[in-house]
Amino acid sequence: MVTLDDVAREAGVSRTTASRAINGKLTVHPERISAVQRAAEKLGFRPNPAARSLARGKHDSVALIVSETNIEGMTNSFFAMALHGAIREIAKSDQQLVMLLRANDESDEKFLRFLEASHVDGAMVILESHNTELPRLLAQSALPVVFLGRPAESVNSSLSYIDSDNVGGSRLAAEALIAAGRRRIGVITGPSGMGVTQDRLRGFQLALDAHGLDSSLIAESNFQTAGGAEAMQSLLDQHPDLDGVFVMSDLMAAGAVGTLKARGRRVPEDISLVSFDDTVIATTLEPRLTTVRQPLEQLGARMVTALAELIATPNGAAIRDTLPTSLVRRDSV
Amino acid sequence: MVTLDDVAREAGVSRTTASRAINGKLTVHPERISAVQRAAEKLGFRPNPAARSLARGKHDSVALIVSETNIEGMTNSFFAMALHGAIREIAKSDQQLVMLLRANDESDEKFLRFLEASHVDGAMVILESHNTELPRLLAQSALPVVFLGRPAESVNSSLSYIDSDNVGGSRLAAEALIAAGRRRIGVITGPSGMGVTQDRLRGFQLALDAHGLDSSLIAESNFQTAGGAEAMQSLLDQHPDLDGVFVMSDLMAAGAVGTLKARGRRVPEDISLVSFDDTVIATTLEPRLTTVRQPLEQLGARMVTALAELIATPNGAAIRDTLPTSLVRRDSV
DNA sequence: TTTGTTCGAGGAAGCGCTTCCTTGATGGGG
DNA sequence: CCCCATCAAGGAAGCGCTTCCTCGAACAAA
Repeated sequence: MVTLDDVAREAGVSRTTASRAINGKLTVHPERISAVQRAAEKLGFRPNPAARSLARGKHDSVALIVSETNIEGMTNSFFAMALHGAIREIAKSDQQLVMLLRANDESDEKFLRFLEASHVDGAMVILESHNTELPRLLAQSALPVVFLGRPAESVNSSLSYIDSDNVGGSRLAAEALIAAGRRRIGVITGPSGMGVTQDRLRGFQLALDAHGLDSSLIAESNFQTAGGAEAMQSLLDQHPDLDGVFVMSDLMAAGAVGTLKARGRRVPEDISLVSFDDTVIATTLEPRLTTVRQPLEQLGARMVTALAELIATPNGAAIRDTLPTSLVRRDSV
Repeated sequence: MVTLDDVAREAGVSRTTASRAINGKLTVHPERISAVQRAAEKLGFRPNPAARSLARGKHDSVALIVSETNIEGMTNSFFAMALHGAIREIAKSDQQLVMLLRANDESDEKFLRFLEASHVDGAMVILESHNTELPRLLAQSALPVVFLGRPAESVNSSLSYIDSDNVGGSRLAAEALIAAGRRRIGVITGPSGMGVTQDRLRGFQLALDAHGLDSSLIAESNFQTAGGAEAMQSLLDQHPDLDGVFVMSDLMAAGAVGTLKARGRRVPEDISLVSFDDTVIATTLEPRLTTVRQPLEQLGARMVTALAELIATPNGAAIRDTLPTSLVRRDSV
């Protein structure tokens, strides 16, 4: 840990001056200011917020108070549900939950510095985007980190993660389709670079292969509604004889159902559909969706306890938990 | 601010012993332990986490890292959207966002103590439940606080809040119904104790009264889907000639539309409907809902800046901002 | 009785930073 | 030419807590 004294020494000034320079006080000679800034930059100095807050009598932190009812109401999103589980679990401990936002346009390195500056004991990461180096960078840092959802890079690194059983869930989905007598079954996936897409595709193919069915009717999409609509179109164009489809998110399923209706294909009479997530959409859509449910709150809670374990045992092994998924049967099969 | 030294003096022991007693170290005589605990209780001692973390070299805080994409995906919930705005705004400052959960079964007093122990400079509050004394208690405390959404108790206290223009939005909704030629217009409300219900009802009645229409066709509900379905039933039972309805949330509208369909009333041919919130439900439902949109992200962001102002000017006036709402026209009118 | 242990308690240092107070240097006015 | 105001910089105290180290007392063993 590099302290203000280190910076002062490096810059050849007193700690007082270094402090002033860093905090932009005006009673410092410009030359010294830049000397201190160079030194700070060179040494990678991050002010210790605890010391600062102790000295200043201020804390630079604001609480966001949330009622439980509030979060419970968000029964619709991956993030919200996991957040609920995590917050509940955190509330049991004497820790604080600090929220950090990684902006879309922020570089991984910059964010990593920001994270280090925030002086937390560990971090939990919920990332949806796959085009980021963050998992790899975090794995290299000394900070205990747990991911929610297996990062694609996890295979040969020592990352810890908590995930739901995407392989098993997709398998259930595919088997439900097969059990309904479907034989030409397609799949609408998320971005192929994401671990979740890979896992769900694997479960799907495992089931189809086991029954000797063609498992190559694949359309890649983006987990969003519009993307689902498009993917459904291309799937239909290429395989007009399609009689079943596994869609990797409710959101995409909403789009897919729209396309199906527009093409005059009835669900589930002409074609069966199973999706993933069990969000509100699954019950408001017509027909109501048969979909795979993830134990999101448990995932969030487990993420917290896993991180606590990681923090408690600095050189312990990585934690990799997979929690079971289940099929919720409704009207789309 | 009461420190460990105060406690030690009160208990008649050294600071060392007081510290040990409070942290449950074993080398302290049981009698002293209880003496210290009594003193701490009596004085209302809360360990300063900054000092503690400085001394211990640990921070007792974990980050929850969230990608922006992630939050953006939650375009469906009041809380999520406001959170997005708040986090973005916080990211611009050098503050940390600490999340605190008020559990449903937790007493207000207990939560307040918890909040004080967390040593933040201020708090933002998003509460959905109305049966709580928290707003009043917070108003009494010295901590700067901003509410998202006007608390019902706000009328004669000095609370600060940021809210969307519920009165104006409801007025827009009612006027859209009237403009569509509807004359027997009912309303499905949230719990009558909530400020948001009161405001929306007022806007609704303002518009109807201005046109000389009966504004007393009211069914109270709970903002949830099932409640909306029930309320729609009782409204229909009491006023069979209903030709328009304003529903105070998309979620309730989903239930109301279900009831309407079950009763053979077509939307919008037989009866027009306008709801509130503009969540995903509004676009996945059939028909797509005409609904009032709130500037949720701006609300969240403004909440952050307002709190910053409050913190900066300790004895300043309360901040009460109302941000404009707008009507999103779709197919249900 | 003397010596060695054990146990409970306190003194004091120190965590990393800010800031009051002091000091030395510089320059302008009388 | 001297004095005083001004400015830049450092010394040192202190924020509130933990914990190492020391010390005295009580007690058991020799």
